[in-house]
Amino acid sequence: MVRKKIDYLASLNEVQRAAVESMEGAVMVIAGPGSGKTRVLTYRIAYLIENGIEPWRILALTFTNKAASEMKERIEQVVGPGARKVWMGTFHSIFARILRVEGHRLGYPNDFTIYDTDDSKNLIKDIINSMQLDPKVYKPGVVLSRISMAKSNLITPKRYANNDDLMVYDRMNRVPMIFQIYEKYTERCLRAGAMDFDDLLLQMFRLLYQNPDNVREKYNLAFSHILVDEFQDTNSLQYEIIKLFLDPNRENPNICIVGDDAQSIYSFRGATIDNILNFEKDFPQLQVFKLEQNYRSTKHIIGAANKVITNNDRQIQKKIWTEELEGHKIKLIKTVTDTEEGKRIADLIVEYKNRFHVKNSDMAILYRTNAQSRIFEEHLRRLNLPYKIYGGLSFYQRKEVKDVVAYMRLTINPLDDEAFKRVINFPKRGLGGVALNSIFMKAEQANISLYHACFETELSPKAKNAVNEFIRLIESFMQKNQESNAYETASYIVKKTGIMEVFKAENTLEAFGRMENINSLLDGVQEFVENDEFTEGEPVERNLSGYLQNIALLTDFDQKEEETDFVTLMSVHSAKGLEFDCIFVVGLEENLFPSYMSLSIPEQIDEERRLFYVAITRAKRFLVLSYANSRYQYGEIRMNDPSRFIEEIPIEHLEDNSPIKQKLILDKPKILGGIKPLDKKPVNDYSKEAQNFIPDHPDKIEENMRILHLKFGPGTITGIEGYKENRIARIDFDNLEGPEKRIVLKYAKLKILQ
DNA sequence: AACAATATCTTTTTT
DNA sequence: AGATATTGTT
Repeated sequence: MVRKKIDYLASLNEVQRAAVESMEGAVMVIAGPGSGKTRVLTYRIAYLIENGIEPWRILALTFTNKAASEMKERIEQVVGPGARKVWMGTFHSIFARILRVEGHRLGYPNDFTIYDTDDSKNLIKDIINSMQLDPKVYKPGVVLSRISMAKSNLITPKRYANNDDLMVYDRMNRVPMIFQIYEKYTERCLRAGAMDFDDLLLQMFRLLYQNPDNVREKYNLAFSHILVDEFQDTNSLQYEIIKLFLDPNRENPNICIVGDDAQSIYSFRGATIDNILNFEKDFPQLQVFKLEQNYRSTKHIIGAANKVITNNDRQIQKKIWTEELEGHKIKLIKTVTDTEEGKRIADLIVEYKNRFHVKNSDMAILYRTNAQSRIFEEHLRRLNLPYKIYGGLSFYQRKEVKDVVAYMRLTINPLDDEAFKRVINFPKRGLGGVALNSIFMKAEQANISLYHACFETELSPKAKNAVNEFIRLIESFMQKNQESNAYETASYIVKKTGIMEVFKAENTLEAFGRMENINSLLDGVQEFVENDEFTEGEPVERNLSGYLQNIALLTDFDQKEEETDFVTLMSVHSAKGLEFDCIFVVGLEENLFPSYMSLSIPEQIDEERRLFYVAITRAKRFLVLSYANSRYQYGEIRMNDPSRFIEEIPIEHLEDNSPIKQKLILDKPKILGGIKPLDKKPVNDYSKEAQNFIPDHPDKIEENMRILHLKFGPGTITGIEGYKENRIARIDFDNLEGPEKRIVLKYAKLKILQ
């Protein structure tokens, strides 16, 4: 076959090209933001394929589905449909796929369920209750994260109990029974035929490590080239798995990792920078390529980013540079309240649209916590700006969607206790605490699933009836599933459960929305059935089981969009790997960004700084940073200082009228004054100007104005409370120590400067 | 058992 | 503040 040689290699710079062409052996690509990392990765895979490597012998692991599908698409553009046969996907989805085939060797059914975080927490809650422990002491979330930590470090329940450090730690925290909860949790997951997110990694490891039926060899031979994206975000378990995938018979295996230590932002879930550092030791013949030229951002943005990141000690030396223009300086916005921040940003978005013709879709608001999205949402809606929020509650996490999915899960895997609990009494069929408790007890004591316990539990006739009906319902779903595709079964389920009728009866706007969600869930199932795009060469079937497998690891990113030109709102974490013309990084305050959780631990501050680095390097042309003096947190108003990260940006990269810049300039005389006390002016020195001092009308005073006070001198209005004649201004006077003053405007006599 | 009222907790980030 | 969990009432 003669394939036209697409000249993609010519579009690469020297280092990029070298990285692409180094086909064999261990390769590490250190790639700064915007340095064409994805290009290198995709072209490398394309290059491998063009040079005779079978696509299905390439394993490429990414962190998000989005990254995977994007890369697949781009490879396909170069090498054609063969690209679809590359094993490309997230760690979790690829491992889930393999475990569907091999999991039986570890005692899991092929149709195992994937427990999401809610399922896990609910199960833990159950166990805590059944052990008669106080759920206020044993918080499910905390327990889960301990278990997760243990799993990521290959610590089994038994080893947990024998590990002094862990046990002492738990005892000190007054939760000495975690090891036992962990043990029960593991048993219950296995009994339910379920894996949680960590299990997808852990069981994959066990499979390769314990190597039943020499299954490891099968995969060692299958994959000749392995590539890992965002390697800085892998945890040690993921690294161990990667190593087990490598053929031990190869002296210098074909493994290529791509990453940037400066963008490592997932240490909270066990990711460790050590993986990058250890990589050099584990693969002595390693070739290293550093991509340092940035093709994304202007000089001001890169300058700021470079300077900020120097505040972190531990990093691989590199210097990011760009040939782009100087560009616009970074805009810094200071507001008094979080509400005002929302308004200012929304206004700015309109301004950027008008002045610079930036499209909505080229703008993104990035925040530290998802909870911050609401205010921006409100103000964007007020200005009729289309927007889309990523993260937070995803579609598949909504109650009604989870309920329908629970019915599907139970149909596929009746052992799935968490699904059972969700729907046993929804819609209501008159089963309450008493009846359910006896079922739970029975299951516990006979060590069987809840579903099977239904057959063996003594119940009141009324309850028995309801339970039998429920069982018959599920059985009819199983029957239907035998003879129908996923969509037919799903609509059958929705119809027979009568969920829609429940919402219809509610007759509220909210219930209407829920019905809509269930309909779009069904649409999604239908799309899955009709769309075999992803199936080529893959063992994913278009039945209900395949569908569940497909959605278990999906996030909001993977939803289809109808509207195309919308402003993006998301957490900084989810923005990794993306770029926008115009980026707004909001909520830059101490205690928020950096998060208060990280303040006391230097390593975590460094991680917050890397997060900030990621945030600002998303911007191509415009970067806006904002902070508010006060905001609602935990239902009360909190005052926070501006984030330390703002001050780490060299002043020459900030717009001239930036609040920090003004403050620094005005601060100078104060510092000098400290050296030369004589220079200190008496506070009322401004009275000299009294003759030509004409105060402005109080109603004209607004927030952020620079004003002159007859007695106190120049200052900045940091806030206004009250209305009309009762308006009180908070004023930060330049020459006054201590907190800002509150002055009733009616009496104040202020002159607006400029 | 179902619903209403009250108490509690949350907020770091994600597969 | 808002969602969720728990308790109280019918």
